[in-house]
Amino acid sequence: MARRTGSHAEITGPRIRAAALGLFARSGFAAVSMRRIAAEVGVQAGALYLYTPDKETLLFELLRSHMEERIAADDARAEPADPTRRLEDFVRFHLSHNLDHPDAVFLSYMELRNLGRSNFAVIEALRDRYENRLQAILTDGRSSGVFAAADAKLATMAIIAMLNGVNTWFRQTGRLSRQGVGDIYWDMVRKLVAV
Amino acid sequence: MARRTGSHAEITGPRIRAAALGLFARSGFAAVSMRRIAAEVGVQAGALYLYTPDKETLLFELLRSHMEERIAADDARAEPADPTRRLEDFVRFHLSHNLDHPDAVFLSYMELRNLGRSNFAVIEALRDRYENRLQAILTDGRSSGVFAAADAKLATMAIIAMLNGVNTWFRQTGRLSRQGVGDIYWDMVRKLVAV
DNA sequence: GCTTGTATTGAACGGGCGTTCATATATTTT
DNA sequence: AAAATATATGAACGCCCGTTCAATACAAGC
Repeated sequence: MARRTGSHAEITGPRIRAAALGLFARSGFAAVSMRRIAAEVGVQAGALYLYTPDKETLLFELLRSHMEERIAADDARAEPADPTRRLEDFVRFHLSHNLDHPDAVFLSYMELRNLGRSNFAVIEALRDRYENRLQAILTDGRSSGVFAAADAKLATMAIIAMLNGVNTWFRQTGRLSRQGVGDIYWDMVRKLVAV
Repeated sequence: MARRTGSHAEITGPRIRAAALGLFARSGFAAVSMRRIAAEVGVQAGALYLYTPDKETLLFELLRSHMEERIAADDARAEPADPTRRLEDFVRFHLSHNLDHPDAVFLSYMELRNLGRSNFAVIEALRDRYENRLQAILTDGRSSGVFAAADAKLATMAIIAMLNGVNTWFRQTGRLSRQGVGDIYWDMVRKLVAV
């Protein structure tokens, strides 16, 4: 056997990335073999190398595309002028995007150490670019006296960390809806930055 | 060669655990081999099995002892009656303990998935026991009207996540001292639960 | 100083790893 | 229909894995 009927790069490529994303998130990058990913796709291990030069790049591309899609989605939002409303929108967007991409979010925080120096720097820069948007909201709001003067950098870190924590416990079937979680977290964030 | 001069279980045992803790935190459980740990200690791989039945148990014991030490340290604190003061003490204790044990904290959140069902359950129970102490502080404070009625469970998760986030960026050499970080985070937590 | 028990070696086991490549089949282009 | 190209196989490469165990060197107790 060699090429199989119906085989297409546009189909196999995404399936490989989807399988890798799920397996990396479930078992960890180092614990997942290329053969395991290939098996999930229904292909031999060698075929993966038509789609990635190596295993690390496969992880890197998952993280990079996730961060770029997130930034693009954030760009696509209309930003209100009111600082409080701007912050609320960011909080709800971040929570919503996190819950829509739990595996990628998980990988973004757990598997960065498996990247080489330069790949790591790329992801870190994208993450900083994204998180700086929250920091800008906080510093702007402080300038106009709407938010309190707590250290903006630390407030950014604190808010991101507390929002990201939701992914560790939220279950669609639980007692709280997404909307309900968003409401409660927005209330906490609002108070955290209040004057 | 076999037994080496000066070799003692009381020395080798702790050195193995220390080496494993550092390596697991730096590279991840799955990426660290028993041979690598042994090399760090200056011993052959086989010798590790005098101290642990297997690799997973080595990780498990690191996590278990960390959580038990944390709970013991928390028990040793004198708890004030005033709810606000009680919360402040917890926040400062948690931050301080986290910064004293960065590797163990890191492992506790990153490598739980490498434990089997029953080992996982043990660690999870210890973590719940600890986190429930914060939740009790919040519910008690709410009963006495000192804290606002935000969902106590979610507030607990939010506070723990935001405090744990500090370990990802805090450096002893940075612009902020531990005390300074503690002050700022306590201020944010205080406001987050305020009426 | 001899015996007993402890701590360790070093080799071996079976198996899985990431990656490469000659080969082969399926599809697309001519 | 033939040629060119895209997509895959499957075997092989050298290497590292967790774990076991007989053999052995040291330490402690008598």
